[in-house]
Amino acid sequence: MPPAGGDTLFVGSLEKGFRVLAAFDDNHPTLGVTEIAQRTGLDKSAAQRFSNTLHKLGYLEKDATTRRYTPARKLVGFAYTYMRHNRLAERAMPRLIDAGKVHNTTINLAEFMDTDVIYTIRIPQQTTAFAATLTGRCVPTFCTSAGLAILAHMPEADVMDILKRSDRHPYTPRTVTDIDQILRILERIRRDGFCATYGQLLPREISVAAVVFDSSGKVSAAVQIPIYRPKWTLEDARRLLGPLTVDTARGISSDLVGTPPP
Amino acid sequence: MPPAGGDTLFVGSLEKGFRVLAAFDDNHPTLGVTEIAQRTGLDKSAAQRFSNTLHKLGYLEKDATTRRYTPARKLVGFAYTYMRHNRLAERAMPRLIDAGKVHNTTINLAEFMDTDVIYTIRIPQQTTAFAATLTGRCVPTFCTSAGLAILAHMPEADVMDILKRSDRHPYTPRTVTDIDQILRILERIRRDGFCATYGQLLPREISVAAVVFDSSGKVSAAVQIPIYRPKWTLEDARRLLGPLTVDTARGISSDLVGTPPP
DNA sequence: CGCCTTTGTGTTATTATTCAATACTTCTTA
DNA sequence: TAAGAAGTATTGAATAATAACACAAAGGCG
Repeated sequence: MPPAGGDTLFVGSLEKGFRVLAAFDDNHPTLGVTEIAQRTGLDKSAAQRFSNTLHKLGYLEKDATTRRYTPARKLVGFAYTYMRHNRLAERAMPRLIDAGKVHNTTINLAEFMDTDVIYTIRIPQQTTAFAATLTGRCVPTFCTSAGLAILAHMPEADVMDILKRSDRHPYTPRTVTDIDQILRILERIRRDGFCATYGQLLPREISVAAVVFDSSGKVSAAVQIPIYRPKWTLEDARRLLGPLTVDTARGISSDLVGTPPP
Repeated sequence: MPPAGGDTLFVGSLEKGFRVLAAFDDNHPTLGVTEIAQRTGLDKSAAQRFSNTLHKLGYLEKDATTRRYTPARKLVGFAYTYMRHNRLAERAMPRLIDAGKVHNTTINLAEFMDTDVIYTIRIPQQTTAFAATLTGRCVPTFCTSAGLAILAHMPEADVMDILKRSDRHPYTPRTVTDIDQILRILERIRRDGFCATYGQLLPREISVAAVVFDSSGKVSAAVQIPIYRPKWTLEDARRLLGPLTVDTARGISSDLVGTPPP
């Protein structure tokens, strides 16, 4: 009998394995088999088999005494698997390094991933929140400057689709969750050429972003700079960092022209 | 009937899925199902099912016209899964940022992973080889300064075991592959307190590294700085960067004391 | 331009592999 | 120290993965 899902080419075991990895999130650094079972919806046996397998493969550490599992170093290798042949990132890297030095600010490359945006390059210049210096972090598209900047350059139908599928809950008291209000923000981004937000995801965080166009003229990434009040004001950010992100993003875009996929 | 391998708790399908991801390496940015089958040792059907599954899960892109697969952005997220609760990296980050500015050099954190060492933090200061700016890159322990520095602080039996299991082939004409010669290098590292190599993995690359001790006094990581001839000489590197890596690493180590795992 | 090779897709019966139930062991804590 | 919870190990049953095959589509070559 074929699998229930209808797709005979879908290997369910593989999905379950990834579900186990996904069980380790910001609030769950380590898990025992019972917790893994709870969090993944697998039964205890399955949780046992999959965590054991991931351990043998080197993707989960296992504490010999507590018998609890933790994500392992080897997972970082997957980032390299993707980034190694990422032409966008390759062109962006030197320009980001230079741009970060202009005002001694952290600068990031964020790539579009549907309702989320994922940071693929981060060049930290000063200590902020540790998580904010890490590659691979996903943030919601609807309330981050990188995400909004990208939305502002996408077809309206796609934008509505993404906004509707987003879990638009307020991360701070200032988070804009209303679709009409978001659409108005997108208009302003198109006028300004960049996006500047304040306190959308984190209190006191100002975030400025401008989009990168790939060789086919499509938008799928943004250059983003985070800074913080009271050290910076929104006005200074718009005046100094807006043009900086725009120039950097434009430079990357022009580097990408005429380098079509192989 | 139980699986052949002897381990009834090992899910083979999961391993096969990861084998498919591993098929994408430095020399294989995109693969078709036939190539995947060849490179993984799976038959064509299996290659088809696993690549399809990975595609549905969002870990492989599929080009609509060529039907070839490519690693997807979502893979970068696994790096975050590991790094998020990496206390070592958390303490290292601010110190690395500061240390990189001293001589305006790229600076990295490399973590031990048996015969390889994996870069988990990279703070680039100038454009060099793109791959050398990427998190998740693995390099051989036996011929890199970070790896050698770590070996120099491990029990001799472990060292021999690792060296013997390493594929010690010469990456450059200068690569030291002879075990006795490597052991002599390790002695010098213990005397100096840091490791400085020239042209071991890449021609013209000078690499300086010093080890970090975790809260239990064990060694599992190194602070590493790469620079290049002719801009730098090995003597300058030893004189200026040796102490810098040592101080940085020592600072991180002391930050880790008294912060045992939760 | 049409033939031939190569590569990707879809379907099937077969059975090996995963599964879930259960018993056992170890650790925690009251 | 006993009770309970969490992790481990075993096993028969059957599901879900398999491998072989047939089909379709693309690419190369004369």
